[in-house]
Amino acid sequence: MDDRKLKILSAVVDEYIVTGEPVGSKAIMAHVKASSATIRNEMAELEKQGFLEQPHTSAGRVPTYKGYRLYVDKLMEQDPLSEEEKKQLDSMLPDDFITEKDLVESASLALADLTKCATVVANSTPKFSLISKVEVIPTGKRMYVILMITSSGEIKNKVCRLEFDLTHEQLEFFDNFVKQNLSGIPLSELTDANIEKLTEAMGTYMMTLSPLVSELLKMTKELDRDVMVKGQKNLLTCKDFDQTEIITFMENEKELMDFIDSTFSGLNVKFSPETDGFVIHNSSIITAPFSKGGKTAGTLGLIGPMRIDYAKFIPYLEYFTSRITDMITERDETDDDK
Amino acid sequence: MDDRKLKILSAVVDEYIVTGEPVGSKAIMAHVKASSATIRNEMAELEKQGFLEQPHTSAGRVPTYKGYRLYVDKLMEQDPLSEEEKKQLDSMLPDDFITEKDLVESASLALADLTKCATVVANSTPKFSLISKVEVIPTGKRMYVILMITSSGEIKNKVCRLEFDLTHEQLEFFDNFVKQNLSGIPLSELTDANIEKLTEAMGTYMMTLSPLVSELLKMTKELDRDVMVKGQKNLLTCKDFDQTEIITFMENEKELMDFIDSTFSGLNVKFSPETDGFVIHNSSIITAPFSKGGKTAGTLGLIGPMRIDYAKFIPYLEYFTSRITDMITERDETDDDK
DNA sequence: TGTTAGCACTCACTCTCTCTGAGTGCTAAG
DNA sequence: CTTAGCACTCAGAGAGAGTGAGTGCTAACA
Repeated sequence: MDDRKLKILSAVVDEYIVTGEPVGSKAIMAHVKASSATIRNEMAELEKQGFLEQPHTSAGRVPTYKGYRLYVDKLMEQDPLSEEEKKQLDSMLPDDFITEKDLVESASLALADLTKCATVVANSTPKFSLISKVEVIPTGKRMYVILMITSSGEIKNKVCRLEFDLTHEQLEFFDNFVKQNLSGIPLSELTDANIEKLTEAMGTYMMTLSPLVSELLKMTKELDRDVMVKGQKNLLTCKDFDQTEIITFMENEKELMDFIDSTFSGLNVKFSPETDGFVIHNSSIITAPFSKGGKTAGTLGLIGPMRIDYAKFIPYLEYFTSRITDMITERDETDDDK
Repeated sequence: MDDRKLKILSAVVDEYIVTGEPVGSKAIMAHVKASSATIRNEMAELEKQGFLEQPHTSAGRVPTYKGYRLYVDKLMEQDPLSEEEKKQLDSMLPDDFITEKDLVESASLALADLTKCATVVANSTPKFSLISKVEVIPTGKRMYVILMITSSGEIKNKVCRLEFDLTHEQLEFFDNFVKQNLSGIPLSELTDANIEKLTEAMGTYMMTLSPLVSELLKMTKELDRDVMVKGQKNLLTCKDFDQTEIITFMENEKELMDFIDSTFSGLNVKFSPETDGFVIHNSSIITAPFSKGGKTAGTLGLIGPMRIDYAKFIPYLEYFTSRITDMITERDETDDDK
């Protein structure tokens, strides 16, 4: 694969990203020192090798996903962020944040806004988060709110309705029960089987209190994954996509979640033909993880057309994930200090 | 306004609702016993009076919003629900529900599904709901969760971060303070001014505890209104609408909320030219309130094209609101019994 | 006087055809 | 190996003709 060919491929991608129109040999002349005829010959070979394609015989060339693959992996030069850009990105994140979710949501929104793409943010499977607190608060006749807080700072409440009112004593028992058996337990251990054992251990209280435990189990399941897609509307106005595909895409977050689970731990760029076909045709999805105290805490992703400004947007994405990582880790440490 | 004219208008609307194409005089002959020429004459007059219009000279007629208005107010005969239909609708609502929001959300989803329109559901301004419980739960270094429950059953939690850790005594003071000064208070009384007075009354505790109170104030403000739109995707596939309008519509819930506030207490049908122009062109919005113990508790609405099957969908909407009313009122009573 | 049949007219839509130009591949000369 | 030149291709825009669903108007009819 000779050097000029790579340059030409790179130029085709760069040009196509900007114009969205098939790129002809003349347009390439601005990038590569050679005549249009030479470039045409090279492009014909690139096409044979599967990196380019022609929508029709008398049109210019468009990169195939294989072409993008090569471009992203080997050819592209990322635009390093200038100080002003960094400042701008920083200004889009909150100075202070309360829950990690808030921070990550702001980043997701900011990224969607900057790139005019959809963004996705997902927490890692909270296998490692622990239950740090469970409270049961009576709120009315036979109505109770269960509040669960995890070590990763997530809070979940659920209203539940029991068959009987609980006595003060029963509540206190449950409180102790939670403290002894659930606090500090990883969510992953709250399986149906384990829960059954636990309820059995409640002895005479089992009858009345087991509904609370099973609600708690439900809550941990709901907490299991959290995927949030922002800026879908940006996709709708993107002419590279088929409207109906976007709609079906928006409807199933499940597949998206599975996809995110399949990404590696670092920066990841996938094009729609490389996925199991769930994503929108002609789309690409870029993901990068953020972490907390050295452990992966979640993934931030960008979903847009294949024709996307990788050189610019990948640094944006990575800057955001690194800022998130810093901010949550930093806060964690100052908390531990005091 | 003679009887035959009304019949013709009605036929035009009925036909247009089904076909979506401008309706010609021949098509009307199936509904009204008269020759096409006669019908043409009548339609020409209806056009003069502003009930019909022609997209272009050689096309059939389309109802204007004035035509729809007359149709909906005077001409339309609602299709009464059959027992099977009622059963079908019932099956789309949960048998049992935990929060009112869950119930209302199911109804909203079901209605969106049935009508292939968007639906909206909003609670009434919770001026009358009272604070029934406030709990402050420590969750980590300087981190507290405030949990607020209102008389209407809404639960809200908020994480807040203080400058100092609170002592047990401070927490207890706050607990008592809430019980004495806030429990049973209507949310509407939690104004900035009142809050200031209250914090002053805390005396020496003011410094440390006032952040909690101000967070609480924020929470009540956030709780203020709750609007939920479902089935937006149905609008996107509706060819009567302009895509970009739908997107801007989806982006501002605020205007929708204001609109809902302006509806009367009963069934309400509005066409886009009759609103302040916020809604999508060619759309209509139908709202009906549901209540709890005799008081309006919220509004369920249907947003779709003006060309919508009013005769069928209005009964659906009203059936749902009446079921919601029954279900929440019923549960309220059984709660009070025990 | 209201209704209807008949007729000329209108005009969005569709289809076909042509024209244009950006792009190609190939060939032959440098 | 590179390049200039040339013939060729084909999507897309635009013009023109044909079609048909619809109209308004007029004159005859009950």
